[in-house]
Amino acid sequence: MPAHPGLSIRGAQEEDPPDPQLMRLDNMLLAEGVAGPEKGGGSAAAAAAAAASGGAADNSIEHSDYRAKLTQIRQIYHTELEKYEQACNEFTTHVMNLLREQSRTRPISPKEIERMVGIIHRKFSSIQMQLKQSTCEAVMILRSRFLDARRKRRNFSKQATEILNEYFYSHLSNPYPSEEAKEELAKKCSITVSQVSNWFGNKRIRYKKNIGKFQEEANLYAAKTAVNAAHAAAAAVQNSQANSPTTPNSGFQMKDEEFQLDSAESKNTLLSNMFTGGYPAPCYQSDGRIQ
DNA sequence: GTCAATGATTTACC
DNA sequence: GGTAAATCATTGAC
Repeated sequence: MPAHPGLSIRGAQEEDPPDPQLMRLDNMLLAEGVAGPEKGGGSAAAAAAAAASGGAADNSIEHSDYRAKLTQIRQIYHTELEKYEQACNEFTTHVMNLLREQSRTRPISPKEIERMVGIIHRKFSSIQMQLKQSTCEAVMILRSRFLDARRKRRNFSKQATEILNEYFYSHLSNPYPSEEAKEELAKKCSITVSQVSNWFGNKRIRYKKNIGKFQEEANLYAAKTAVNAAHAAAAAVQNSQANSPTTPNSGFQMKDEEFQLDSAESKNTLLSNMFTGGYPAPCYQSDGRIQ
């Protein structure tokens, strides 16, 4: 920019009071890693997305997808911002040149120049604000897509479901795993503890609602557990270790309440299984409590 | 495309 | 804070 006494655009730029809305937008863009220095494509936001989705390791593809899209937004934002700044400077220079031309034919006060530059900058600021606003919106949409866990729900692996079902049906009298048991199950199933809690919450309520429907499944897992128990017993006999007698489960109880086996058929089958060996024996914890 | 199954979330309760 | 119950949203079989 050519030096010209009294014709500087700096003054007007610095006198503008900070717009609170613009500051909010700037802060958000900074926090999301769109504005400011490159932070690995908004790794903070990606980490937030990971935390919100349960932290499972199975969504690394989604994360890289998220980062890629955020980088895209960042690139577009910076390109557009540069374009606006360049256009603003060019236009200001152009106006300054015109004023300089005019100053040959009429006196132009510094105040008038300042006013003109101010008008130009305000106009470009409002355009910049629109750009920042739409960038924020794009980031919000992107985040909502990746943060909404329901959108990227994945069914658990067959093995994980088997492990959970085995535990559920072998603890049918009290299907409330302790915190330690939940952690153990989570580890075995490669899911989070809260996912284990969710699974048991869903299972308990769905089992209770329709015991008949789950009868086949219950029998299947009961048989499975019985086979496992038989193998364990055989191993124990081999080791000449006497087993203490077990007591059959008294029935499914919801928390603090006797669980109603409202289907007589279900109850009969379950009871029949319990006493014919098809139904699993209660599982004792290390402290002797029935789980 | 439909529909049942299923994982996640929300709300209310204790 | 943990759970029951209702509900939402996606998946997967058909």
